[in-house]
Amino acid sequence: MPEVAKETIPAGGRRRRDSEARRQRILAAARSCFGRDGYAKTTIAAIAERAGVSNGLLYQFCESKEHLLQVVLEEVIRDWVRAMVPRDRPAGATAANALEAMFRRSVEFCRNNPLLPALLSRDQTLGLQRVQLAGASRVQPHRELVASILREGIDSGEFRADLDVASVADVICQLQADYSSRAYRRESHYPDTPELIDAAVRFVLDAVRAP
Amino acid sequence: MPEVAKETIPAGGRRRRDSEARRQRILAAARSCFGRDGYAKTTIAAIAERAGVSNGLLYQFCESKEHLLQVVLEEVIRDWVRAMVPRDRPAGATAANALEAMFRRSVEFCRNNPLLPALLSRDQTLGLQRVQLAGASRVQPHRELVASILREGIDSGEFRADLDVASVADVICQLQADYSSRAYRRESHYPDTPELIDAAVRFVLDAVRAP
Amino acid sequence: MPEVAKETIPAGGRRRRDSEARRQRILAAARSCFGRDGYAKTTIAAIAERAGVSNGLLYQFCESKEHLLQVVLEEVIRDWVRAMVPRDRPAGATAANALEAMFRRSVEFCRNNPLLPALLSRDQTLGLQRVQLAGASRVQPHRELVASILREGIDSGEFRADLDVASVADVICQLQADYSSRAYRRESHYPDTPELIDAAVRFVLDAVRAP
Amino acid sequence: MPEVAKETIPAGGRRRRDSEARRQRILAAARSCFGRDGYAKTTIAAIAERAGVSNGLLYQFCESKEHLLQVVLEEVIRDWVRAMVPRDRPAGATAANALEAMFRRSVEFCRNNPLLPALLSRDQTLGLQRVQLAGASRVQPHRELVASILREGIDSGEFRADLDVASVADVICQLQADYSSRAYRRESHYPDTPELIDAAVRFVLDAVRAP
DNA sequence: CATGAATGAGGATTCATTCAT
DNA sequence: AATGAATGAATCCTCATTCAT
Repeated sequence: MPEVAKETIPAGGRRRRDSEARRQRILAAARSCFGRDGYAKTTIAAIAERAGVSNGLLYQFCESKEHLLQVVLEEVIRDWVRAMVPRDRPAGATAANALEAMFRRSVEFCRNNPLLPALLSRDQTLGLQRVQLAGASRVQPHRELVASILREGIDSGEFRADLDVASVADVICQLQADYSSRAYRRESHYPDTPELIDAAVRFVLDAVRAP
Repeated sequence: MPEVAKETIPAGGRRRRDSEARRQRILAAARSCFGRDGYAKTTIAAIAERAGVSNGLLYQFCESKEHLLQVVLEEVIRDWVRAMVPRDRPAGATAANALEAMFRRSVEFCRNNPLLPALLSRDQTLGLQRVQLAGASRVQPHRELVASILREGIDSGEFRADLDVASVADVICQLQADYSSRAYRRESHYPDTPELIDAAVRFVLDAVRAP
Repeated sequence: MPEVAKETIPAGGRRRRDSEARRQRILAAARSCFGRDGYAKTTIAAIAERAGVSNGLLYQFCESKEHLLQVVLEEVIRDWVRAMVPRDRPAGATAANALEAMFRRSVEFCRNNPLLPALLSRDQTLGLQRVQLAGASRVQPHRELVASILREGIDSGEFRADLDVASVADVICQLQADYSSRAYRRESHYPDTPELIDAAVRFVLDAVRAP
Repeated sequence: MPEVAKETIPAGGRRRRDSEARRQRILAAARSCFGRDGYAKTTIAAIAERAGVSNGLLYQFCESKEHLLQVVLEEVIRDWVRAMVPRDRPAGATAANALEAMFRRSVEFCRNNPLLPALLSRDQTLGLQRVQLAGASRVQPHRELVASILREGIDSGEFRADLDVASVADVICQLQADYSSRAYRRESHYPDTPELIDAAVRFVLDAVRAP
């Protein structure tokens, strides 16, 4: 009884739930606005309106507009890395399969998370110190994910034995980020076609495949 | 009296020269400021001061801050593409040599032209329509430069015959842009070491080399 | 169960005690914050935090921030006037002794009650109507205290017979307030040295002493 | 001819005049608003409107609201000290006459310069560091003015020989400031009547006169 | 009574752009 | 052509106050 009571009436249970929901709405609104309009052109008021809350409430979750971006970015990056992790590695999958799958998952994720590309290209114009730190902690895990697949492929003889694993992982991560970004940018001279993604994947595999 | 004469007699010749010199100083100042501080944090006043002219004069050469960025970017991109063109192709150079030389020249150029990386990553946060157009016209030439080298290598048997030239050129251009950008960004988790540049070059060559 | 009992049975006795204690904590916190940071720079939240209660609770005791200041000031002034009253007038004390003792007690009180000086100087910048009223009721008693000592001195022949008692009391009260305030302000050009206090006391006595 | 020309047409002569006039209007508006409403309740917009200029223009003359107050205060204090200086000391005037004249001039000045009282009482609530510095440099001159009159009176035998000149000057300056302030404050319990001013003057003279 | 999340009306400050000189 | 003073819209952030729980 006390348990049920606790969950229904008591001590701000409803309030806290509302509060958390609002927080999520704010973060989602920020994610959406920053992603669509960029940092500079996004106003606090726009985020608040989209979230259906008052301007002031944003400052309950972050101490400044810049800090809000940081919070949102950390969330996005966390999701991105999660999305790339192979949850259901098929039995007979090769290292090449794994690499390709990861590449495609990343592209897919960015297609739905416009904000990430801005981070991936570490926009000079942001000039936000805090943001760079936000990304730092997640880039390395991504690289290590790739590196482990590379080592696996080298061990199995699939990939060239003379690969400088660390450096090659860096190159591959970079390309993943690049083509993942394109999914969002809609620019004619940086196209995002299935063919191009296929070509990039093939390029990577050609580069690492044992001769 | 001689002062007055100087201003009255030379009938525009001197004035025009002054004017052009000022224009150059303005563009150089803008390039420097945008490159150092990013678009949003650069003020018209800062550019004017660095150029040693008044605020108002900037509007003689461009109709807005955004337009000024566009002008500057076009200039930078033009210089960049020029810098990559092999002016003195050695006699016995292979296509691989040409590809590598171009890659390294690009990196070198960006090391001295901070503004370009911001463009290469086509900063989402800029959100400036005109800027994207500015880049468009130059990215293609770059890609074609790479494509022609690829074709050359395919013809000579150096590179794999089954390359999708257009797509592969795209991938290579992208990597060039990436590692060129790093030369400017000074972030620990996106390092810019000679080893990494070497690895990227090798990666590219491995991917295109005929088996 | 005892917990519940405590809250249910004592029929308000406990609750009232708690309530009064909280009220005191709030007033003390307000006194401290207003005194330290001034009215404008003190936030309701700061007072609430210092008092260990919620923001909203402050509005149980006052209808606005301004009103809270008023309440606090009335308290301080009441304490001040009390502090100046000669509780234990020594037997053979002269009127001059009484005047001096009062002056020094006032200085001493202000040394420990930072808020009062702000009121004494009736801060223009406060511009709070209600606050001025708060002071009014207490300034007069102070003046009458001084006036009664003056009359006593005149009667005993200690002080000049031609004193305009009301006006002179005003001057003396003013000086008391001034030098009392200095005890709190720590500004080099309005020093608060024992010598200066002594000089002020002597000045007053010289002015009123019968020739 | 060139002189006349310079003053009529050339090189921003008109502009500079306009500019200076505006600056004066801004300072006057600030003086008036700060004096009437206090620092906290005065808005930049109110000052700008009263001066008949745009908000932004205020920032051409000062870097912040606080700085504007500082500028204004320095001006007021300078004027105040000037106003107290006996410009036309009559031939047969005694030191007592000089002291009284100064006292009355100060009161008169403050009657027309509402801002000064706020400074004289060094409002705690302002909490503006810069402002205190502004006052410091002027208080001392005031005190020395009084001190020199005291010395003169002592030398001539008008004033008591045992005066601690520095301390007594401090007390007198304080009283001058007090009653000068009242001229502006319109509070019933701190009245500003001619009788009170007279009484204060008499009080001071009684305190310093040789027995 | 008590809470503290939510509100929203300001207010200071910035800066691209204009225009009289 | 050149100046730079002036503009004023736009934006971030604060905080007294309210009210559902």
